[in-house]
Amino acid sequence: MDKGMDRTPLGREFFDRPVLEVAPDLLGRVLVRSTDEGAIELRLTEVEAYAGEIDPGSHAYRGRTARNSVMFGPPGHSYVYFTYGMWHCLNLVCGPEGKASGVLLRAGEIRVGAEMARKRRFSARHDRELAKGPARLATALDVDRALNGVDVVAGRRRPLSVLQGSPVAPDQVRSGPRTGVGGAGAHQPWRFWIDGDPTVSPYRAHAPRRRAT
DNA sequence: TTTCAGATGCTCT
DNA sequence: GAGCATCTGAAAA
Repeated sequence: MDKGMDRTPLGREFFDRPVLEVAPDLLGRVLVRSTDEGAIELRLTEVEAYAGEIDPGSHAYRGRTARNSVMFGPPGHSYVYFTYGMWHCLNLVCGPEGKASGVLLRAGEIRVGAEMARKRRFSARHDRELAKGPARLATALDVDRALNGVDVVAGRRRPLSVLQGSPVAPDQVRSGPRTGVGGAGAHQPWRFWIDGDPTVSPYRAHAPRRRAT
């Protein structure tokens, strides 16, 4: 355990800021997932910002739908969606209400509850692979759409919350653009990660997939 | 070690 | 009906 770790939960005001301020600030914070079996704590090492209005890669870019309606709501809530027919991804809604922006939690380091995470991620060979990638992170933390729209900053016994954690020095934070995004904001660095951290998911250039014959 | 293609079903056009 | 904010296991080098 980290002796210098601050266990104060983050408040609503933390999330009620522009997404590009919140995203890098989430690095080094500790996400707590509480279940009946116990708690899993995860130090965030990689995140990605999604700004609904100007980001062509965002689910909310084309307006409100049944799926993304949580992103249009107040900050400090979780947004969970199902993708590729198999996986869930966990986001935290931020920015002023109505802005439809959020931060995708891409990777992290399990600090507490690794045994529970290993049960769900039995194929992981090393602990650093337990939450290396957004779908793996959601799997390790037992996150599914039942957690969509959960308030992470208020209420007793909430299943998800975020602690202050241990801050990351600014020179440790790296950022870069997403691939395959054009239009407004194409040069905006949407991804943020902790430099050299072994739990950061590997960069993969976007490659067109060949059709099956 | 890196690269590749298949799996899978929800969501929007 | 096409595309998707991905992962995994197998195979090559």
